[in-house]
Amino acid sequence: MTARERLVRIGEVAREAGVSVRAVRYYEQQGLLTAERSPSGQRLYRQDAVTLVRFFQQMYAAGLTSQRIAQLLPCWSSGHTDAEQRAMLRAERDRIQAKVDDLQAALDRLDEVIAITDAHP
Amino acid sequence: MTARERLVRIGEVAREAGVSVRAVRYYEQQGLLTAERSPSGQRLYRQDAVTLVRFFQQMYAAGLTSQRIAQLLPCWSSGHTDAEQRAMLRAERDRIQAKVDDLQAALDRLDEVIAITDAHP
DNA sequence: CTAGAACCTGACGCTGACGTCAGAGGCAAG
DNA sequence: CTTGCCTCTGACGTCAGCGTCAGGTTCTAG
Repeated sequence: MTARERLVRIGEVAREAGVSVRAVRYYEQQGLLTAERSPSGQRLYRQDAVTLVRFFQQMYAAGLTSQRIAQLLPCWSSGHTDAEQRAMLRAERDRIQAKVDDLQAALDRLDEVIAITDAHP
Repeated sequence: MTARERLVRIGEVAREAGVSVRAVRYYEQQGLLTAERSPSGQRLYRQDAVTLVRFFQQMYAAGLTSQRIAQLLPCWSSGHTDAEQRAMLRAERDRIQAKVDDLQAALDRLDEVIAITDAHP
């Protein structure tokens, strides 16, 4: 027998995840998120949708595209990967690491300027 | 007497800075870069234009807009700032720092998945 | 002198994650 | 019943840093 989960509507998902309703619909359109439908056609999400949406936001912030996230979602949910997915995971990781280094360099640059300009009032 | 500097054309600036010619023109349009003009109208840059362009790229990579860079350029070149500029500098610094933290979190997340999927062949 | 590379000024196109508007239906409260 | 909020499906708008094409001039090598 299937466990009776509490289903929530799109507004609640959006609010709890801190994104817009439009964004949540967009994730569905990109194949990242699926929802049951009420008889009247309203989307009904399981609780973990909120967690998923937060995860998407984190990946977007890290520079991944919807397509990449969609391709890597199985790794996340099933814990299993093929060679191509492992390669993508590593590529994204390296890209993010490089970006962190770039940002750190820019940060150091700004801190330099801040230090200098703080010394000259 | 003004020192006779070696002036370079836009193609050389772009090549040495690793960006497109279009990008260099764009920077001028955004008020980031100025150039003398040859009698025939070609842009002539001083050597340090290359350094500047690289700096712009670094700031762009850090998420600053053209407008922000333009507003902060005086700080960089003259070493002098007003209160507003100092506030902007700090705001950008904090934003970048936050972004670094976000990226680091995403990185840890991916590394987790990589570790797990490497264990399950 | 001539071919080709490099340069010029517009001006439209692109990308990706949404914002926003229009028009219509759904749902609990008073 | 109706008021008001939530939701639906399209579909066009946005923004920023360029890419790209058109149509023309200019510089440079041979």
